[in-house]
Amino acid sequence: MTVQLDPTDHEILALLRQDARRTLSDIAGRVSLSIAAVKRRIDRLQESGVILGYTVQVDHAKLGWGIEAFTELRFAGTTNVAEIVQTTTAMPETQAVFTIAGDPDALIWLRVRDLAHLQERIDEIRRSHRVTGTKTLIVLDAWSRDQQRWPSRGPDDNGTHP
Amino acid sequence: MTVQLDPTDHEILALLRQDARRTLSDIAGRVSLSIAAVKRRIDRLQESGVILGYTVQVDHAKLGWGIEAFTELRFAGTTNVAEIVQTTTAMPETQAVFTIAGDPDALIWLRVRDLAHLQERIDEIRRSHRVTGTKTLIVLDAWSRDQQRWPSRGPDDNGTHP
DNA sequence: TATGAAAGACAACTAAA
DNA sequence: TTTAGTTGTCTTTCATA
Repeated sequence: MTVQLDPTDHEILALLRQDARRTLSDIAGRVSLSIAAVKRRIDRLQESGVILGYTVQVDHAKLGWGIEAFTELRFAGTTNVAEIVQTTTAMPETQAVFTIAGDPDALIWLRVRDLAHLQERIDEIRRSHRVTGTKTLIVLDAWSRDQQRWPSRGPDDNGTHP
Repeated sequence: MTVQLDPTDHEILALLRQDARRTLSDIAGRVSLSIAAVKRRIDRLQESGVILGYTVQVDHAKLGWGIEAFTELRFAGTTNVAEIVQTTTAMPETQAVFTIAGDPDALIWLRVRDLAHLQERIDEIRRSHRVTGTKTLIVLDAWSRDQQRWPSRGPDDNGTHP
């Protein structure tokens, strides 16, 4: 079930995390292997499921979605959790949904244009399900370890990302 | 400061989110534009900072880091928040750090091998800073809207992901 | 099983019209 | 925007340790 990687595999993964569009020859040079060897390792990482895919990192603030928030949800005992997950993941404002052991029952990571927009979405979640309570955490700023390319905070940048 | 995109730009972004390694000709075919036009749009998205970079999606559970958690931090008023951000983002277990308006003061998204590992990290955070309280939410399962390639929950997969 | 080298296929880039 | 030519990358095959 878990996959064992050697240090070179980890090195390749780290390079791809920095920039998934590196060429094989670039990677090969950095890890001191041939292009063919690097390709085989990456293919193996994909086949074994360690690499799930490649994606683009978007600065949502630049698109006008400048507010990030986490909403904790508490449910009634009879709540259909799968249904809440389904409706919330379907919202374009939802970054991710986490079900939680204990209290709260779930955590929803939202990204919205403004606070009015945030309130709309929270109201919608509260109305459409057996939610007994919510608590929303509004993000002031965010940092990530892997994805170092998040925008540096310039004077005209409010710095709210993923 | 914010960038205006037309529907085609959004379409291209959505395609790159699904798979950042699509070729220009693949994208061009799907959005009914020439390769050159697609390249120009992507170049513009990069120059304008909408596209921050490209990264690989890794199934950390497959590497033995099967537990995800969120730890809420509360600080003393005199706390140096920048310092906490710095030390926590430096930990390999940290996925992301969010500073929060209100209570709690910060939210740390962690990924660890097991519960003992989680406790170690939380203890370390508590010890090394002016943290007045923590509350940790352990993730049972996670879903994401954008990154549809997270592992489907097979019989030998505990389904806990990024 | 993992590697390196090399040939052919493919995509990206450039420079025209 | 399209075309064509060039460059670079990817992919496959083969031989090796």
